[in-house]
Amino acid sequence: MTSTPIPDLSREHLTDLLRAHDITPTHQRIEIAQVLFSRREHLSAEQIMALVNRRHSETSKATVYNTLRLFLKKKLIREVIVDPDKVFFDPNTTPHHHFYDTHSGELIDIPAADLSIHGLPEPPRGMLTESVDIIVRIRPGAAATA
Amino acid sequence: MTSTPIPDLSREHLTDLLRAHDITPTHQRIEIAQVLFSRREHLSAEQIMALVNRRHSETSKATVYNTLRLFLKKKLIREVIVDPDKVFFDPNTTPHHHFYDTHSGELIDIPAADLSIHGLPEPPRGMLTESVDIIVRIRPGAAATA
DNA sequence: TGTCGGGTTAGACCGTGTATATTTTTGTTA
DNA sequence: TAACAAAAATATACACGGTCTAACCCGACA
Repeated sequence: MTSTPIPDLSREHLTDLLRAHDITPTHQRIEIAQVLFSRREHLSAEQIMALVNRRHSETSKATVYNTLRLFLKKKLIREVIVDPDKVFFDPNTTPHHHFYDTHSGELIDIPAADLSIHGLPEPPRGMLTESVDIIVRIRPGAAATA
Repeated sequence: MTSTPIPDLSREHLTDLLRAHDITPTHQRIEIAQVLFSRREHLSAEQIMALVNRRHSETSKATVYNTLRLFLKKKLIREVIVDPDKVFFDPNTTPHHHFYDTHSGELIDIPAADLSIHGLPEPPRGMLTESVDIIVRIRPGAAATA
């Protein structure tokens, strides 16, 4: 279970984490991993870039994108596509879904544990299911709470 | 022309359809509606533009985008966001979900009729649910059972 | 020390979509 | 039918997220 608010974010731990996923742990990759796993939020690439560069090193746009795609491929993070204008990256790889506030752009996790879908058809012949994502779009609206 | 069974795609019918949705039926809008509702597929904006201009009139990019957003606002069509690089427009506004073939980019409808979700939490206080979308990402893979 | 190769980099580039200012069409009134 | 105002369509320039390329850096290792 990795549900503790702040797991071990030491460089050693992150290095091990990257190695465990077959990722050569370079300085920049560790920085990016630190940003992703310390704030356990849904961050866009531009936010990640800003946070990484706020620290000390200068990390280029290309490296941020390369690294994020590498992390994706190695299943260290997930991609959440809810807005055509930007992709969110999600350090939570446990099965879950999302509320998406279309007004503020905020994403909120919905754990998949207590959730079930009935009647979903099989994928067409010869196809494998990669993922099942539920996106509940919400917006501020009439409700009793002020 | 397609030989598939087509609903009434006469200009008069489309004109009525637009009027019924409070949309002033201009020439370009009718052209775009015709493209959307004759091919009952999921089309991207660029595909729609190409198909509209293949006919006879020259319709600008801006008009295509304006019209699609107008149709969206008037609930004549739906938007399907599965790929950050392009948005698909779906002339099917009945409740349904999608298979998305990440390899070919093809979308396949999943009717919502026989489908149910259990355990979905309520949206946060003060929030209204706009939509609930299920996206099943699939890809060609090891031959399946059935 | 030299070289080899993965990683990083800046900057040019691409494609989807948007803003704006102007022209055209549409509907209305007479 | 003509004139007019309002709505819509247009071309063009622009913005932005993301990608590509070609050079560079730097550690590993002989």
